[in-house]
Amino acid sequence: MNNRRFAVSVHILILLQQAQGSYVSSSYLAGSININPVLVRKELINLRKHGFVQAREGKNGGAALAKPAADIRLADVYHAVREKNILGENRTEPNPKCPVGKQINGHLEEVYHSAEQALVRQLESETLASFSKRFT
Amino acid sequence: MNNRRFAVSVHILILLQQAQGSYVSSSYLAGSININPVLVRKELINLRKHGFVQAREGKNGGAALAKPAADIRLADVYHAVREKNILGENRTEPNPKCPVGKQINGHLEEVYHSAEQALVRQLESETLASFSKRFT
DNA sequence: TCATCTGTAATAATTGTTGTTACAGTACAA
DNA sequence: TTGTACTGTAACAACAATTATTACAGATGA
Repeated sequence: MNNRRFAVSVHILILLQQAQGSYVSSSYLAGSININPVLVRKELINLRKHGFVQAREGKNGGAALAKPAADIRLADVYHAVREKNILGENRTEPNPKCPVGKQINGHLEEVYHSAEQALVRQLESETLASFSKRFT
Repeated sequence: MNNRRFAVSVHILILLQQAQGSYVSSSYLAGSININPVLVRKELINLRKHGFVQAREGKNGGAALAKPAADIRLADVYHAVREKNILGENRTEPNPKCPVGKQINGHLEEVYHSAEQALVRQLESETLASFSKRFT
């Protein structure tokens, strides 16, 4: 990720879902999340790129959901903010002269992949609609 | 985590497993992993705390596995390096005056928990022994 | 008693993340 | 047609987290 982005994105989407189609400004969103509006706008651009939200510029502009909350799974949001495997990209180059070092990243990658798959499958079970029902 | 620690710990354990009980120095381990020996020693201290390895000080000292590789699951290693939920600790305080902000961390935590559970269950299926079979 | 190792602290360097400022461009509304 | 309230975006500053480095006391074996 970075992981924070997942929380921010979900937070944004929940707020938009509650706005029921009316356009919400990045400052308002930022106020609820308690982060900088520019970060929100960046996140919105990403969410838009993935088809979750639409934006309107200019006065009374803002963002709104682009599709029904029932059609947005938390797993989809996860994919939208995912940058690398959650268990960690292998940033270092282990020693290629060592038989273990030479192979380990490849083997770890397989483990990482299946572990992340399991996590994603779990996130597939919850949609923005079902998740937002928790908010009373 | 931080995620890197998981890879480092697994790497260490694989090397120790291959050493078949003989003691391996932190410099040697660091050389294969290609990181600083002090980091390795810190990681070894953690692995020891969790009962995976034993250490011997002084000349010809080093580390060795403290239990059979078959009794160490990757999930156990994960727990040993885990610091917070992998999907992210909610570092920021959302606006408590916002009905969504006030509740979201609690609700996210539940989602995070079940997602991580799924990931861990997957890691339970692989032991250090089975994983090390991949190395030829 | 020397050499080699761990354990540990303190601190520096590096990288990653988040916040801030600034401003061009869009759209509405008076 | 001009002011106001927004987005989109870049550039950069501040801060946090991670990793590396240096240093050294203490253990152990030869």
